[in-house]
Amino acid sequence: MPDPVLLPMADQRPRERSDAARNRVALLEAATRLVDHCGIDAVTMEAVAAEAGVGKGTVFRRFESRAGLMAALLDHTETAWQTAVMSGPPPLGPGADPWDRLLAFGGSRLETTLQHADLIRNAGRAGVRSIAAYSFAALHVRYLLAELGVTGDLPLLASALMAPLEAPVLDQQVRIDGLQVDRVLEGWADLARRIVSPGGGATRT
Amino acid sequence: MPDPVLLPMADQRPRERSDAARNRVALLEAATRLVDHCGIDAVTMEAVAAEAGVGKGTVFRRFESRAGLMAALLDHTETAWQTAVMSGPPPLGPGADPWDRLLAFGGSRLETTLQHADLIRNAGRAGVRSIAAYSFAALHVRYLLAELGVTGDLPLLASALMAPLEAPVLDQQVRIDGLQVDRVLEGWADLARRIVSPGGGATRT
DNA sequence: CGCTTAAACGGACCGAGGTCCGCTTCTATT
DNA sequence: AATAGAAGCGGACCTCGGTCCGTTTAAGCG
Repeated sequence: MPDPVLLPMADQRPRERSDAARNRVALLEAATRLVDHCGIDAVTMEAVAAEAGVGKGTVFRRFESRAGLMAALLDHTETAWQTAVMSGPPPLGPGADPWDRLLAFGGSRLETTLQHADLIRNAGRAGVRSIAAYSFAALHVRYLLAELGVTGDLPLLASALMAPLEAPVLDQQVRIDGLQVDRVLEGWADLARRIVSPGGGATRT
Repeated sequence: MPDPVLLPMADQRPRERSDAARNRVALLEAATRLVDHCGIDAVTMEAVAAEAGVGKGTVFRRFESRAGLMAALLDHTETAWQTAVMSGPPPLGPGADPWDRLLAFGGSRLETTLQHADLIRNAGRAGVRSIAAYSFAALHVRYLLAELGVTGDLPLLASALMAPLEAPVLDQQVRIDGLQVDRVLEGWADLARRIVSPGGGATRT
């Protein structure tokens, strides 16, 4: 049984059918349109389906759930942000001092999180960003912390540094407590300084 | 126009009717029963109503929404916890060194958050604890930080210290990344040490 | 004790998320 | 080009959160 064409092994999912792909972009565009014109609450699965001119089942097939659709909408932004971090201009992108990159990270994350707060909130996982997005950002922060010579449990420190920038926390501070965004950012920078600062002389138990 | 009986001013809401009060406790008990026996997903509003032997509308009248019901269920725990902080035994309660109280705070909050994760997640506000609960805890942490001589934007530092203990973050770490609880707690203590530690010599911009 | 009234009650009803299954359409293969 | 089979499609259908309104009932008052 000769089978000369061996498994390409990548792309194991048999590739999306052309009509499916067409519908996917149509649906994303429709959803974006609805978000922009009528607000996020108008983005019902049926409305999106109708706007895209397909059946409701198709929306669920493509995106699994409403949360999945929201996550897909966020994906564009998230990807762009990752690109900016990996290969964009400093200080967010490579080339700047790690400390400046860290500050830039905080600022840009704060901004985009607030900007897409409702999308994030509706994207499930209790308002936290998707796993993939989270992982990338966490990795980046770990890298910067390492670069800055921080010692300790880096994954957890990175997480601690990112936690105050998560949507629910920011929501509480900005929308409920009414804090100014600038002040929140200052506070975050202070936190970063305390984490990075070599003052960790282990005086406490 | 004499009006000798002056406004008692407290209790301005005309006090709950007896049948209403009876139904409230019946509903809470029914909901607790359902949570314990069948898991949180079985706690539909209709199921709770049926279990308590009342109509569905009554559940909504008492608790506003499903999230409200969950919050009410959490309230018991939360109140007990607040009491423990305010007048329970050290180190969580008063009497111990502020630093020890802070560590105890972290531990107990970590524990209860994980324990009631699903309730919290279903209690709305994107998985963050209710405003009242949050405010109390934030106040407590601020107090402890002040006691420890921490300077800076205390409200924000307190928030930064509490953020890693919020349910969504812990969910990510423990349930998805598979981190051990002990390690998370260690990490949190390290964070606290860095915040409290006087090393904040303002070396960074 | 009966009356009044405001509150509470119940369950029919609605809308939206999510599932299912018979039908249609694409794609690969010969 | 014809065909087989998988993938996609659509919309009826289900469940559940949330609303509404006609009916019932508790509580204060004469």
